[in-house]
Amino acid sequence: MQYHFNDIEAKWQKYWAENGTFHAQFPSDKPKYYVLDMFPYPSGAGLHVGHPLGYIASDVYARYKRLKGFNVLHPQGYDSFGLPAEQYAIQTGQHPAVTTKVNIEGGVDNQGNEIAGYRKQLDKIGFSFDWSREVRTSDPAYYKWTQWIFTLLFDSWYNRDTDKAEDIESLVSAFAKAGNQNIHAVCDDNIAAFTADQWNAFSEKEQQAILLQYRLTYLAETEVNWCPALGTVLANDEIVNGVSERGGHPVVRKKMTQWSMRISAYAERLLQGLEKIDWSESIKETQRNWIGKSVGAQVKFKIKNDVSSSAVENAYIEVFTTRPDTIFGVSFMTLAPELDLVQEITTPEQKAEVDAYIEATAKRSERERMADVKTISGAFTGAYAEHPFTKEPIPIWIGDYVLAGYGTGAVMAVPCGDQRDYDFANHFGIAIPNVFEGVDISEEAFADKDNTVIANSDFLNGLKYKKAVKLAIYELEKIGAGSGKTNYRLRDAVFSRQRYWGEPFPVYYKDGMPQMIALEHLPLELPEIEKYLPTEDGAPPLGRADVWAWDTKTNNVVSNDLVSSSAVEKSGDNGIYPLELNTMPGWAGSSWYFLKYMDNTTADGSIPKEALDYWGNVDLYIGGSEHGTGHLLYSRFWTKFLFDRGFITIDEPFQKMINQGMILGTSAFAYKFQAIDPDMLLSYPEVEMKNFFITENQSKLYETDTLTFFKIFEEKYPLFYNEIIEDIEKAKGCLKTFPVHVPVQFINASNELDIEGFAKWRPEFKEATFILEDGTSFSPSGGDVRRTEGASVYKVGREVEKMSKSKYNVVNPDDICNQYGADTLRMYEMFLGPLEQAKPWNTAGITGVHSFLKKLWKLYHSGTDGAFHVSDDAASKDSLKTLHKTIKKAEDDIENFSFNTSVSTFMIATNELTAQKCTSREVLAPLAILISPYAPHIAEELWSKLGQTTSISEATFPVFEAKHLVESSKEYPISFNGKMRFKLELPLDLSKDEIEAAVMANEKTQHYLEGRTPKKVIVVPGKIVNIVG
RNA sequence: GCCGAAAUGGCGGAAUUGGUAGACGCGCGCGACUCAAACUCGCGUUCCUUUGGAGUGUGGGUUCGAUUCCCACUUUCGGUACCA
Repeated sequence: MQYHFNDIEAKWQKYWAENGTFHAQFPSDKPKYYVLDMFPYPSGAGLHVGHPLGYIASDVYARYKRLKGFNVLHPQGYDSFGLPAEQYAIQTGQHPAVTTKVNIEGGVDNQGNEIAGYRKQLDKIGFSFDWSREVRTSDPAYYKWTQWIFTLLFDSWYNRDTDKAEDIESLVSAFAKAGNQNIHAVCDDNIAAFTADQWNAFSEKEQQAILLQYRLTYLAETEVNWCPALGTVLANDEIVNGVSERGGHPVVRKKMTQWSMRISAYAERLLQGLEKIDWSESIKETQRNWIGKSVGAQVKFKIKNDVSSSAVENAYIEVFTTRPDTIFGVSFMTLAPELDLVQEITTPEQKAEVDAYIEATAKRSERERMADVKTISGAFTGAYAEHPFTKEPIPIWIGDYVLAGYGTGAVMAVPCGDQRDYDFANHFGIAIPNVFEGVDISEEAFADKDNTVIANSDFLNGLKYKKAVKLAIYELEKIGAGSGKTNYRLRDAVFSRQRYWGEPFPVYYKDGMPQMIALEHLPLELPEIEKYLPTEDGAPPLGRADVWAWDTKTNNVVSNDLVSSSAVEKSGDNGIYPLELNTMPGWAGSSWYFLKYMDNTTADGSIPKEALDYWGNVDLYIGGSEHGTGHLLYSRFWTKFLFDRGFITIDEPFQKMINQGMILGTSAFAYKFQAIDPDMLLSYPEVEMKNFFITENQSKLYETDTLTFFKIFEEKYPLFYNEIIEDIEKAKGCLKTFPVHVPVQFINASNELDIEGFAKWRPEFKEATFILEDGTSFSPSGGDVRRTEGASVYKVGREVEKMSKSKYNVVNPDDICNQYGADTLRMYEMFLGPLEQAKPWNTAGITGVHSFLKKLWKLYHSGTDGAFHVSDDAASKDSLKTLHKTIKKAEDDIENFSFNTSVSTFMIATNELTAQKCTSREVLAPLAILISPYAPHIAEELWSKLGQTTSISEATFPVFEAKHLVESSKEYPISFNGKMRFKLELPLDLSKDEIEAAVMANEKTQHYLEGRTPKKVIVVPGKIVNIVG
């Protein structure tokens, strides 16, 4: 009987779906295990073979855990809001909800493109997902709760005293009782002090304005990339070389009022939490750097009125520094050009220069400013600050290497101790005072803290780094010019997007102040609009909605016309207010989705506490490391917040995480040989030179040995050859090879091109001439010599690139499933290489895994005419050894997520058992279980043929027994000076001395020693013998 | 620029704690089966100037012994705060 994988796979996929085989149980007596994949974004391009890599890995692990007796939750869903759907909507005029649905469920879009749909594609691969718990972020029933979490954040503040988020009501009552002076909150800087009496006397609007400075989500002015021509804000990766990717319009930095999340409140806990989760050290390090804790001092520098002519009085510049020990080395200050303070302090004489510089800076992206260390630029404001100790004037500059969003947006420049300050000072001719003892700073700054001894610094002289820092802070505090401070690089997260396809904010504006819509009136659904673009006056797309106002009396969305023009005044207030026009960012819905999977049984979509408590957090999370500082940080933030507010009992969402590497495409190239400029060929009047394809080798030959290359043309194209050969250099100047991407479907396992197929795909190459490997030529139009049997071939060149449509290297998993089966696809993806590494896909290699599955099938079908045959006879010693060796290795590998090596192990086991002619049930039944997480369909089929009536997923993972692997002797490698020369079989129970004696007595040892006496013999029993000398 | 990761035959990769470099698979070569092809099976396959020598991105170091540990560098990939 043949291995009919298509039938087998369809049969079992149907069985699993119909029987709910993989539905997680609740309640359950079993221990739980929660395996989750990072949320897929359902793009219109569909799945390529790179996408399922992580899903297969997590599926293998989930199935393994089931065999190990766990109640496994392994859900899947879609992060279905996002920019690509919106851009597709803008391009094609379709509602993103429609295209998103098609992308998930399949269908035909209005361009006539047939879309298979994510779900069908995933189903074909045979995942053990519990689809009954599917989640879509763009589903109002889901985003209702995203909106609710937002309102909860709005109604919360962070109390430093209890070190957690609390209900805003506790803050309000504290204010009413005692004002804000004894409140230790994470809040905006520079909040004015007020007493209880003052608070109680404030108007509601004033109170709301103050509370907004404490809330965990708040409105603030933030810098964005504004593209005036497109009337919208752009993401950094929508900007290429300072202009918009679409249309190439200029982009400037602009301030906008945006919703922000006070994630900075959680900086320390996000940092500490890393210690108790099992993630790769590298991604934890990425988050540590992102949070960027640094300990130092906040220092105030008074701005000198008498020196600058500015009108500012009693103004300070506050800086954060990690090196207060070098405070006597300050020779200038640098401010971020976009700070408001710059305008205030700049002297009239410097105004023109400063304004010009600010304008130039607005055109540069933040990333550009950080990355570019070569160009040094800045401008002098004309103003001076006063050194807190020496009272000397310090010139105040602006420079784009200082970013407004980091720290206070100002630095005290110590050129002798910081290279960027040093370069800046050098460039503008500013003094570089040396405050280090015995250090030469004539060439570069000295940043080594460990070897610092301070000099020229008054009371700090002679002190080392640590002591000097301590003393400097002490002295600063004494004169009221600063204090010790811990700073975090982590900035509050901007939460507004000027887009359509995202969650609407449950927010309306009364009297200009934001108000939340209560949970019972949610979800606030996205309004219909006719175009998904910003409005003409630059408002976000929701500004196009006519029905987008909130009636607080009926709690409904109503027409904008009803908003009273005098709504700001109490007298004309009809209770109808405008709604927020921004939407939430992509990370909103994905910051809590792992909780929603825990239950889908309630009518209102809430999650019962029992389910939250039972499932706890995700035990294993698999996804890409590119989410390191986005999704993975924001989810941790929301989890800690929901923990603080008592909704969940875990404060880390993902206990263990594995980051799978990207699967790259192997692009194929044909080399078009043609004139750089067709006109140049006129110098060869009798030659028509078009559409020649040469091979990769010939292309190389052309570069290195042009003469030999042209010999190819000598016989067949004498005219051309004669023309060319007259002046090789001239020919070389006008003829060149151009690599052309060839779709990988036209390439076989030996890199040979299906020329006819290629010419059919690109008809303009029908008449082209392909010079083959042996120099003969072929044209697909048939005008030339047909390729006959034994004729040469055209081999493409190959290069590894990102898998993408435009590179024609995309491989669709559906095609692989049809041709080889899902089990082969699953195994091959695992076999490719270590899960965590990036690796190229090459369909050619898949035959190895496929024939392994055929061999496995045969192992169970050794009867006449390939009939299923398994005996109840006792297994041979060898077969038991093979089995138990495989159990051990398979289990170790799976626990270490080393899936590629376990596939090899199965191959070795199958080869060995085939050679042993093993037919014993005792061996073949456990073997099927071992393989079932990887190749579940074939395993189920074999399992049922073995007479089982339940799914193999209900079986128990075989138990390893060491007794089958006991060895009595070892083939020792005998090395001389570390080089292995020969092997010697010796009993394992020999002592060190006995081994040495046996080795030295061996005649081969004497041969390799060539008469020398060994200086030393290293014997490691059970491992190796090394003879030195 | 900064942060993180990777580099081993023609290719994907293996070597779990410093102990036989190249498991397993692809490709390639030879052979069997076949009228023939495909499939399948068997054998071989790191390189070289082959009684031997070299070899895990480059250059150094530690060690009896280094793909593995240390130092310096090169290249490629990911992230860099509005792609997801």
